[in-house]
Amino acid sequence: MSFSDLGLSEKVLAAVAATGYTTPTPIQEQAIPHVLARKDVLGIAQTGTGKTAAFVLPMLTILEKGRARARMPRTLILEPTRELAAQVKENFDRYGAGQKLNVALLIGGVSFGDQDAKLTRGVDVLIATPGRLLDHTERGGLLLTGVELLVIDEADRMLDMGFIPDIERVCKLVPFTRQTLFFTATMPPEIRRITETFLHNPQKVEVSKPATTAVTVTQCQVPAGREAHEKRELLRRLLREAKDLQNAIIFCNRKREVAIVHKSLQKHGFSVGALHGDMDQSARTAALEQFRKGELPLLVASDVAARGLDIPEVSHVFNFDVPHHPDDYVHRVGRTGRAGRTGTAISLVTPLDQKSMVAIEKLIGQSIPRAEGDYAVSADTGEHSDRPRESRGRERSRGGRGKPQRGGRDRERSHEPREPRGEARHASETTPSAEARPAPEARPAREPRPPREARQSSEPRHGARQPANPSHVPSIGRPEPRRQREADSEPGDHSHLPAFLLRPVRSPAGA
DNA sequence: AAAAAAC
Repeated sequence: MSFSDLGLSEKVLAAVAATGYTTPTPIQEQAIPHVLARKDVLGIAQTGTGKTAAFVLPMLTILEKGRARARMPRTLILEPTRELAAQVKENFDRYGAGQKLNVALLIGGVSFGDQDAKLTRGVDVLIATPGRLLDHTERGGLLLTGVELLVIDEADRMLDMGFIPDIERVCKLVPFTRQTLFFTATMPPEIRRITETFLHNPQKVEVSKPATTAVTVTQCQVPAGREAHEKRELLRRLLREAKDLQNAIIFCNRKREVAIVHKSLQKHGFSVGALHGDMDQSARTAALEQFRKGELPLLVASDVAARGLDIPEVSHVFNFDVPHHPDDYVHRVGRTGRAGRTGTAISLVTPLDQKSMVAIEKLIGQSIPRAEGDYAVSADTGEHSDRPRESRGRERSRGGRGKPQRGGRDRERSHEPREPRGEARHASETTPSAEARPAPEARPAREPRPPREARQSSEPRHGARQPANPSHVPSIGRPEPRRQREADSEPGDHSHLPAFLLRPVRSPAGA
């Protein structure tokens, strides 16, 4: 099967060929003919399956005929986050380079006037997040009565984020006769309900990836102290000692924590950016762009970066916080080990996170071994006392997550004196000095990766659930007396860091 | 236990 069998126009085929793709992914193969036949499509597909091109390519073919009128876009694509919307626009720019197409991006955090001017000129493709889109319609600068094709992307995530009422409003503004493409990764009851009202006789296209992590990803958990400064210290150590680290995303559960960890790593000399929803849009875009280009090897992020964002070739994912919902673990870890490449996912696990880890192991159907090292329970033997774990369960239900929760304030722990904000404890908050450490298997990080047996070759795509191979568990240094680690380098001394992880002299301010 | 999205 090749792209030329799907009914796409010559121009689009040429654009696809120019990017080097030759074979459509399953979702593309199934969805594109239906889209071109102007059918409604219900696509059940995770990110990373080629879903975006599955609607972008046929839309480009459809849009070759006809022209846009002022303030009346011909097609509309709804995305849950600004970054995803921007990414879809990049797809139109890439594959639509050969045609005169007006593509507008309506997202928050950027100039309203520029967007309005663009709408006035007439757009073929409007890509939007719900808030800004409705803002434009309410001000009268935008008419949705000319929309021939509506795409609702990442619908289940929109549900999680409380966007469904907005989506329903938008659906009342577009013509009843439009074509609708609806994509979701899961089918909770609320999503099933809205597909029945939004879609007319939809063609169902399902390419559900298993609720599991890629077999090429080496996963491990590192026991961590429950205090945040202990975790930051452990993170620095893990970063220094990580094997084959090219670039990494460090996930935190809270935006505040993202900011703190980012600042802390910067202070300790790491070249690191940050990404979360409270940053202003230019900082978000800049951080993502620098990370993509490789200018920043490290990115501290909230779950805004967990799903959908196209960040190629991440070698490591760190869960600074264990996610509370197992699905989020799968999405985070899915940032590495893509397209059959190897990757490493390391989770810092406090005693409070044990329950979450059990739920994660149950969902992915494998136990996640503990890393060896002085934080491990059984460091000497390398045996993992708690495996194999019973791990057959596989329910994908996200029951109870349907309603957005608002107003949850962070609770401060009060039984102990607070650590001063922003890392004022360097003298006692420690990491091992370079000399004290046994310079373990820390290769220079740019060195090519050692060959790994091609484990993925004969694996079934679905439900690969063999336990992780203990021989691939990264060793986190050798056990050493806790005392020794008290003598950390000063925050200013970065001589022990791999050069590419170092902050450049004229460092771009992060968040 | 959170994050995300409009001004």
